[in-house]
Amino acid sequence: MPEMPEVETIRRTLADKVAGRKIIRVDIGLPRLVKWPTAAEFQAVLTDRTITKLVRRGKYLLFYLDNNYVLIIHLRMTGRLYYKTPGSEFDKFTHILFKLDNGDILLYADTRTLGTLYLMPEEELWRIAGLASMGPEPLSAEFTLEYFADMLSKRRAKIKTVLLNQKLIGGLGNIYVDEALAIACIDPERIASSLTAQEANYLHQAINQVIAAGIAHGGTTFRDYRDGAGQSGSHQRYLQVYGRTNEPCQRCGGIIARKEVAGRGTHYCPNCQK
DNA sequence: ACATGCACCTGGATGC
DNA sequence: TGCATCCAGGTGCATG
Repeated sequence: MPEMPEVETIRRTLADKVAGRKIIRVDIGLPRLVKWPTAAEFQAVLTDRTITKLVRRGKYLLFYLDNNYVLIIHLRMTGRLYYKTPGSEFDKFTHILFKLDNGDILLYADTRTLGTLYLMPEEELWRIAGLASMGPEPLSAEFTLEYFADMLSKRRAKIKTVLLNQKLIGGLGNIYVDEALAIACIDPERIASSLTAQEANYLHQAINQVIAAGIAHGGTTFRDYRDGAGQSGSHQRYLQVYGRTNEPCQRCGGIIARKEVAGRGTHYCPNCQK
């Protein structure tokens, strides 16, 4: 479900509410969501811990605790985190409750139950391979044009596959990859190393542009995604190609097409994207 | 080392 | 209404 702009929006809507709050009780309805350690240990170590800060890395959320432990959550496709006051209605797919010392609740809900939760000391975060090996994020100081162009020149996979690889760039997902390729007018099936310097430059700018816009609009809501307060995002109104199959391209008036690339539904304008 | 395909899950939309 | 099929903001693992 959520890509970097959605996870960042969730972080922003939760950070001030959970920082400084003590977790007084953890209820786990679906233990298999807890990947490390056991659900019982997870519950025991978290109880009576205070959240000091909430950090995002790629699509991961990291809740730092006052005992040097970190609660790590990856929402995968349909995970949701909500801050709830007592008496408000709970999500039908709620699986884990974190009860806080002010009576409020941080709630984890997940329709497809593919999300993952971990708890470990900060110095053991390397155990989470996807987190430890993540590449630079769009909009970060490390995501330079030099890094991007050099990395592309070494890859013989399709450009879409490369952009989705979290080891190479952290935080992009299916929506923002399709959008960035549309803005840069690049065919998603182009071999990464075949991009010219100018195309790499356009694409680098397009990636930063769509991610910044996604964050500014509070994320993209197609079905499941909501922020920490339960609100939908609005970036779906600004999409050029994603979810617009058979609609006219805003650039050329041609028809937006859909096909499978890198095992994912891919939306593009066959006329504009070469 | 690197690329691809499938498994992991459930539910909503669509078509017959 | 019922049933089958397809599709879904992601990633990890087996395989070649």
